Amino acid sequence: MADVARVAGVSSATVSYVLSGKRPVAPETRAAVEAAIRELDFTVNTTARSLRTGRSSLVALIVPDLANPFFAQLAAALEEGVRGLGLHVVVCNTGARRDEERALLAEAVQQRFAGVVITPFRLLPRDFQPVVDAGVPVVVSADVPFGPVDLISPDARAATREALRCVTAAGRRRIAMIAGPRDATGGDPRLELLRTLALQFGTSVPRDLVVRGEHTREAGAAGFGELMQRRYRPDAVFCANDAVAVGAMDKARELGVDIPGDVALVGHDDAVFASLVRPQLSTIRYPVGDVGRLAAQLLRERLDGREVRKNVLVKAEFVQRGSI
Amino acid sequence: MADVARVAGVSSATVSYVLSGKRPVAPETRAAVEAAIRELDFTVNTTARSLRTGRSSLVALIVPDLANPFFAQLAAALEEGVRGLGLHVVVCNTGARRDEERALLAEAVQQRFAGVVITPFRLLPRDFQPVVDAGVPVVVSADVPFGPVDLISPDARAATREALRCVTAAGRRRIAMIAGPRDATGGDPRLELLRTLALQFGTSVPRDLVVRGEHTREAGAAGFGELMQRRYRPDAVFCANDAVAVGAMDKARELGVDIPGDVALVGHDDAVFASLVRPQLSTIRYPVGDVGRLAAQLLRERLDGREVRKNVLVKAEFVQRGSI
DNA sequence: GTGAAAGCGCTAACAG
DNA sequence: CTGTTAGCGCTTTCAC
Repeated sequence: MADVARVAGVSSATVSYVLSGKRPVAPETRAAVEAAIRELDFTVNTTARSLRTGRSSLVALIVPDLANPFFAQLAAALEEGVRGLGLHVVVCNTGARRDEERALLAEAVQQRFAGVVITPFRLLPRDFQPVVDAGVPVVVSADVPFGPVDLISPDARAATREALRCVTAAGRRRIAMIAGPRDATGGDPRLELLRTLALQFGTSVPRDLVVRGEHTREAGAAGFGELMQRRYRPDAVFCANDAVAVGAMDKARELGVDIPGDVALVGHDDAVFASLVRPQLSTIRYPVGDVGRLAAQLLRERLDGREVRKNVLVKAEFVQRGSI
Repeated sequence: MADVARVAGVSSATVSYVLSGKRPVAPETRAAVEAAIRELDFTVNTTARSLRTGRSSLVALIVPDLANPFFAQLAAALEEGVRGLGLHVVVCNTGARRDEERALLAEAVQQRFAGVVITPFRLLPRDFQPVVDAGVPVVVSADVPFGPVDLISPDARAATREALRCVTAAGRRRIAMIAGPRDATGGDPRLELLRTLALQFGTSVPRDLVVRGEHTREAGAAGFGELMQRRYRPDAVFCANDAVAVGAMDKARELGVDIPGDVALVGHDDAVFASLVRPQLSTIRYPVGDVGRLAAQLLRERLDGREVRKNVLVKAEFVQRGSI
């Protein structure tokens, strides 16, 4: 920047102001600076900028499992969304462990990240307080309102209702769910929503048809196995996410349970593989591309100083395929 | 750090040396500093460190398509591998475009990244020279040696041979390949290898049974469609990667071509979905977890100043499933 | 409309 | 074995 200033015959302060636009610069001065910048192929040193401003140009994406295609898509969308803002996405895997989640959040504060986008899995609302107090913008992608942060959550009511309509229209009444762990962040809104809506269709999700596990394929297989040992087997199984549903399919095949003949299966998310398995997986799609873009936008608003806290709903959609 | 120094009753230089271990510190001094660090809950400001040392703590992961589960797994493995080194992974998507690849590489230099891990798609060897000259360690994950950088590549010879053995043992002789684009980095070693080995099995991959496209599901579908219009249809199709193979399956189903009855299908990579599709996809597995870990290790060696350039081979493995 | 200069927090000479 | 200090490249007051 000093070099640019010299070539342009101005002070480095002026170069800085040309770059930031934070105070008016005479047209000819600006032109000279821009020419010098091009001539020297100059780019600002973001490290120095960060040190000076106390704000890095990094956005942390904190997720339970980056290898899950759903989160991979989120990462891709977020990266695309923040690229134009001169920010970079740092990926952080928590393995769904609260201590990791907390450690990563703390690090985001210590390193003065420009923002955090997180899908919490075992965090408690109070874990966010330090981050918010430190002035680091946080966007949470989760099912339910959650601490003093911007939130992006799915409006899955209509989609879940539609799923139930299809399931019950086929005469199924014994609705089960392979839900997330009991200590997951925000309880289990997907289960609660399902239960609430089931009543509207004259059925229910009885306690002994709810099994729990991590959001993984293995846990899905285990959960499905459990359900098949129930005295009265379910004829429809909703799953916490698509990875779980795929695990359930694995187990169904192993046990000789026909899907959808014996049991209808519904996932959540619409991860890429939902349309690849056979039968194809019916699922409640959470438009992850939109989430990534929205997160980038919310971050930008915060960084621009607009402090309005937002809860943004994105419409989930029931995608009916062969598993139902 | 000044605070820590004050509490510990030493200079900030000493605190720095305790942290870095770059010069001996008396045990009692060290103890005092460590106590002060704990008391104040101090962590170093990596931004300041980076500015001073001229090296950021960021590793860029540059890939064609982060939403591809294969690269997502790579990201997860790399992140895990570098976390212990105090580094962060910044993900960068190129969309397989050379200009993006070059821009991202240039940025890694300008921002003085600690390292770059890249799967080039359309880069030329000379594109790396500036990065190497700038002293930024580069690890390339690709099929063939490639410029003055550390390389991790699959040894796919045995696996490909085994795949061909299975295919030809079933009496198939009309071998086709849906390959990558002609202008892809490094040509098309997977195709070349297949051709070479095919001769050993008394067959070949004739020119008119090679079609080309991007490494995407859509391109796979298009490629398979093309092949099915050939005067003499292939009875076995190798694909540049698993996404392409899945696209081929899509098209096969659409056209009523039975897999593996009419056509055997073999992918590359063993991305998560290979075992999900039906029939399951036979594929030449490239152990991506190992690649991520190895990349982290090579980076560490470079950062420790060990300058030996390395070409590391990781063994690919033929995974036989239902598509063959 | 522009410039001079302080200082962000750290590391690494250099000096003792 | 430890301390003093310059300075990394930038932003931003303060002064003109």
